[in-house]
Amino acid sequence: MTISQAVARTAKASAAKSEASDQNGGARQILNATAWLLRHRGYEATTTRAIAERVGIKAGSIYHHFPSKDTIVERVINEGVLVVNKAVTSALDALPNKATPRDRLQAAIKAHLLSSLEHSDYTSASIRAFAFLPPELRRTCRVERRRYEDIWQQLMRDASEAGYIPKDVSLDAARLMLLGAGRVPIDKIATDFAQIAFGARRA
Amino acid sequence: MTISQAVARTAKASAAKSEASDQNGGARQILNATAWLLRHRGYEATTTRAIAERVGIKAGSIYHHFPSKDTIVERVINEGVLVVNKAVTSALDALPNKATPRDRLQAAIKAHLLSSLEHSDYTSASIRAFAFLPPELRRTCRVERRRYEDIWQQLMRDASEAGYIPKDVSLDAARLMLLGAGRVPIDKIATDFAQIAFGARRA
DNA sequence: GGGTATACCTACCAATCGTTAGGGAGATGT
DNA sequence: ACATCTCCCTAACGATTGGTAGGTATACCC
Repeated sequence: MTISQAVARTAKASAAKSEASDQNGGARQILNATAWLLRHRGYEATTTRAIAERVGIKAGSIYHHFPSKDTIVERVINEGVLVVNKAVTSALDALPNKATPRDRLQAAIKAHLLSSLEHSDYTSASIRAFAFLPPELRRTCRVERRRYEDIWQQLMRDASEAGYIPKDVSLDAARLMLLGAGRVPIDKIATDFAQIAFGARRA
Repeated sequence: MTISQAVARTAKASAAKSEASDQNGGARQILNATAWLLRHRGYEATTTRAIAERVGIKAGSIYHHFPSKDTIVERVINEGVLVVNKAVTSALDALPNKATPRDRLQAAIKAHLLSSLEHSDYTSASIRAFAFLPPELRRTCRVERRRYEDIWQQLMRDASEAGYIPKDVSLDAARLMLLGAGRVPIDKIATDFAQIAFGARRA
């Protein structure tokens, strides 16, 4: 070990002890670096060596904290939707009982976007990189994702039944607007999109 | 050369001669395969060998048609926005002179989405894969992209000045809603988003 | 101070990446 | 018939990928 490495290590160790001890573990730094790379460079460009460089270690050292690259990616993606999920559900829970479906939808939108911005690397990673994950990894990540999407589906359905969204507009179009991605079903979605953004609306 | 390869080649040659001769050249097949891969698997997963396999040739043969992988990717991405650009501008040109900014915006939305669906591989590629392109390639592709984004900026500005969009809503938020991606500026965008989708609106 | 973990290192592995060199087979023009 | 052009092939190259093996230095417990 070189002298500079030793200095860096002891400095980091003492810093970790003096301040928040739960937040800056070696594993967390790796997750942060991976989240940033997934967001800005994509899955395949998120190499173990690129992760290591951002953390300030060597690639091989990653495997002391995680068994594989995909394990790290999976945790980042899932944390991304999990944190937004929590933000939205707790925002909805904080609403008074007499809140209308529209109030709930608006609160959910706000919570979703604010949380997305706060934990932007993790959340952006789960939105932007998800579509390009290797099929197997995408399947495992889809579980947590579905759990979140279901919240919106229910929200949209309530708003639709209350008359806030035109009956003939597919709810998928509206959901797509916010969450992005997803498979494209029909070209009906085009007119739906226009109607949601600028079309007639009652109440 | 094996017998089956020879058969396939002569069959393809005669087919190309009998039907449309300009559409199914070897180069076009490579572009199609690249577009599909960029859309569904992302940039890094779009390997020369994967492209070749979809076309039915070997990786090395690609270099008879294109000088490099990035040349192919660039053409696909640029064709993706070019085709939508044309669709939107011609839809706008077809509008009567007395069309309101709102009419124009709605027509543009429709043209954008319909065209996106028709040439979905190329367009989706340019939207979904763009963010993860290598920095240098992204720079060259940004030119054509900007040209298209400017159309929307003007469209939005006209609609805003005519009062269709609340004054205090950033136009970037609205544009993001349709075109996706882009860097995230402030958290004001969150409330803007909510307001666009469900907020007050006049006219 | 000895022993056990922890956290990192170097050095390598097989696989895969984009790309190139050189050759073979069919079509075309003369 | 011969040369030429087009299109594709095989075989390899250097670089880079995810991952492994084995060693080293620090920190903490007894």
